Amino acid sequence: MYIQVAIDIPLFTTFTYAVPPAWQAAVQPGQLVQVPFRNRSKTGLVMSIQETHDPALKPASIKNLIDIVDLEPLLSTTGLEFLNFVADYYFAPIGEVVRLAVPSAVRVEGMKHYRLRALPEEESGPMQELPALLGEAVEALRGQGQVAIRTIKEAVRGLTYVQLSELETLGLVDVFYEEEKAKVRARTEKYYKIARPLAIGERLGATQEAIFQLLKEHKTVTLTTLRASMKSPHASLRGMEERGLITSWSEEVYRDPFADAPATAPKLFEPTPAQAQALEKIAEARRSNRFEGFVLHGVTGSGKTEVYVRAIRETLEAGRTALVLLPEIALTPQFVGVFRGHFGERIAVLHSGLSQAEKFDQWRRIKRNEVEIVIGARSAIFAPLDRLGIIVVDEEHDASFKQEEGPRYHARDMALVRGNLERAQVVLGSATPSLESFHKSQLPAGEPGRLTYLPMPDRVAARPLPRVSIVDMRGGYRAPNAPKLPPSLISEQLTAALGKTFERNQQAIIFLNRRGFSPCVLCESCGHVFQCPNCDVSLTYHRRQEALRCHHCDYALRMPEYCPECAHTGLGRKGTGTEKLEGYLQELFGQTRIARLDRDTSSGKNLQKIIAQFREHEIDLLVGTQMVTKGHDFPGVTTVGVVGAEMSLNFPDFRAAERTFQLLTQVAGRAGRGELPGVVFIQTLMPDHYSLMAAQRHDYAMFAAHELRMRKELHYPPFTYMIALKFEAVSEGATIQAARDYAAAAQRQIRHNPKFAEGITMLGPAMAPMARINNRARWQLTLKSASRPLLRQFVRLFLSDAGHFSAGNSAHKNVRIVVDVDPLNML
DNA sequence: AGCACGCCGACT
DNA sequence: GTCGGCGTGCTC
Repeated sequence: MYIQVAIDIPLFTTFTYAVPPAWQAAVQPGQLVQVPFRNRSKTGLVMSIQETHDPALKPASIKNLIDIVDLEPLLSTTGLEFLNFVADYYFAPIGEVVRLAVPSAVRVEGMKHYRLRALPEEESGPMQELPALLGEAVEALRGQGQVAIRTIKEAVRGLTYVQLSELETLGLVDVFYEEEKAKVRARTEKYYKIARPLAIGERLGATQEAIFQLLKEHKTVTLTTLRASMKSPHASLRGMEERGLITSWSEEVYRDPFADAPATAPKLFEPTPAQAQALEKIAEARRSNRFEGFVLHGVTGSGKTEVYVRAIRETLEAGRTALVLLPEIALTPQFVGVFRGHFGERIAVLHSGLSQAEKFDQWRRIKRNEVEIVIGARSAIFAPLDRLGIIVVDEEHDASFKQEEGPRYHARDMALVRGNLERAQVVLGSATPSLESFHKSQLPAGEPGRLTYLPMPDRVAARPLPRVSIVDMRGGYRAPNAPKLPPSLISEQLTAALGKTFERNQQAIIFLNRRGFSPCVLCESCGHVFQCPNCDVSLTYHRRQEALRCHHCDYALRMPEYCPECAHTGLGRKGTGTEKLEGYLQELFGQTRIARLDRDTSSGKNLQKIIAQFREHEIDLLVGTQMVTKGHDFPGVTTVGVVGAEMSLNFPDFRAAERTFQLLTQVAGRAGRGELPGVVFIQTLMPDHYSLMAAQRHDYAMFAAHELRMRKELHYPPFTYMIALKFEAVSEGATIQAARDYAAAAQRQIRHNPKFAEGITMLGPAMAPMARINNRARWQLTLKSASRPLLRQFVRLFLSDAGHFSAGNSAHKNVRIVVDVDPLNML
């Protein structure tokens, strides 16, 4: 019996292992197993079981399975099918995909050890005939216990591992794999309880008295609690335990990642007609136990969360589980708090903010079926939930669902795949659906890939959408009383509106999608621009740090006093970032409590702190980047300002208009969510752009129609499918050479096959818009087709043809090649 | 990836 | 003569 095992190395193949008879009854697909690999053991996932092995494989090279890590399979057949699909779809090594599904803390590795076997006298014969070096190795083992083979090799100079393995073949040694200490362990907690009542006249010390009272009150108390409520309870506890008055035991406890996500009292409203209709459509699919994908298109404040909660409740009542995916940034305690309020403790959360240990615990709770709902970011799509009945992807348009390293999967797209495999309902929710999802929701009934469109065009409680004004900044504006400050930061209209807002003791948000003080510093004498030495961008001046920083790598420089080119001391700081804007607004509104929210101010727990303060109205005005636009519900906000709304339009990316529209709609949606109506000012140098005008009118349909028409004309997604090949190397020459060679190979293949000539378009090779990041030159080759199967067939053929493509290494040395299926970030 | 092995130059 | 640079190839 043989098993195919996926191992955490960047190779596209699985590895074959023999199953010793003792394991044959127990081994199952989906189990985590320990297998020998080179001179160590590794944890792998059993992908399949066969009676025979690939005849191309030499029987002697097949090793035995060492151990089954957990008899309970981690994944069902469906789960394995899902991983295989992801690996295949994204041209990713199966081991790398498996890694996404198995937290590192669960994987154990160990180095190989030998111990000399005790041999009867008469069998010591072969030892005499050993090659000299092996003889030395045996001598090194004599009289020892287990010895790491590395130690033996170090002791016997010139001996190779391959020679050393001869000892195994000869049966002279026993083999062990010393398990390395797991980095993360389950935490146990000591519990105490009363074993017998106090005997008459039995005396207790002071501390003992306190302990006894606590135990009486709470029945069981943990050591941690006791330690927190008194100085050193140890001696007292031991004394009481020895007298048989109390007993203790240890239990595994989970580290609590919910400390800052208190449950909020559940509020369930009567569903609006639109909500009820959406829920009914979802319920229909659930009742007939079939997969269906939905686009829940609800304007900001239309009560999408309400729909999620109700749909999930109905799913749980039907005995199935739920998965909720959120953009990383939106994993705020509030959202989790709402769910805790509704569903209690049977929730697990998974996101990058958790410590390794917390992640490990959450994962184990899921695997042990102790939770019914998993809330998480992108990678939670791989959560080992059984009986999955519904997947919710909130803010489905958000780019953070796409992983930009390793297997470049899109969690929203894979949610549809997993939902399909599990016969689950998949709800993609957004106020601004991605054009891909929207397009799928408008396909004719019966078309493959069609999603069901669930519109919710109105805010709950008949709250109006905010009134949005576009402010043309092209003439330049100067705010009243703005001392020695550049013009055109905040318009008169917005200044006036903010003034009124603060007078009425209401709150405001100003959004500027650029952090730091000024994005560009240049010499006013010779024009020298300070650039990052590693990346193709200018350095941003950060005033508080008095430094120039690169926003792509970690490069930072103390703010220079003079120009390195001409020694002139006049260095100009051009442009405006949130840091400068914050200062400007503080001068404008002296009494106002202003906070800034961007990557510079939100490290650690600060993000949650600032958000909490703003919610509690300890802050009047929040200035920030994209972070302020995401999902937060601030009922006190009535005014929202956008500064530089055209900035994101200037990106050389066909999705620039879509991103801008989404961003503006999201940020505008922060206004007027409470009882008071909201107003929004969009300041821009491009007031006539359709994405701004559509955002102003809250007119998604107009934007989508316009944008889809353009995408169709220009043959862009969602009307075509794209796969990008990205080339990266320190040397620009090597990068170009690799890109050209691959392009030539692709071109040959296109010419060779009329089917490809007909259906495949190649763009490039071209220098990436950001030509250098982290001191690596970047070129790319984009392949396009209206047929996804044809495109995939082409790329598969071409990659095997181009040869030597193994996980990130192109045929060109030192040039990294990345295959990006459905690329989101074209920069 | 991670590591062994091998083929080259520069040194105690 | 050996040490060690990295270029190449393999891992069940």
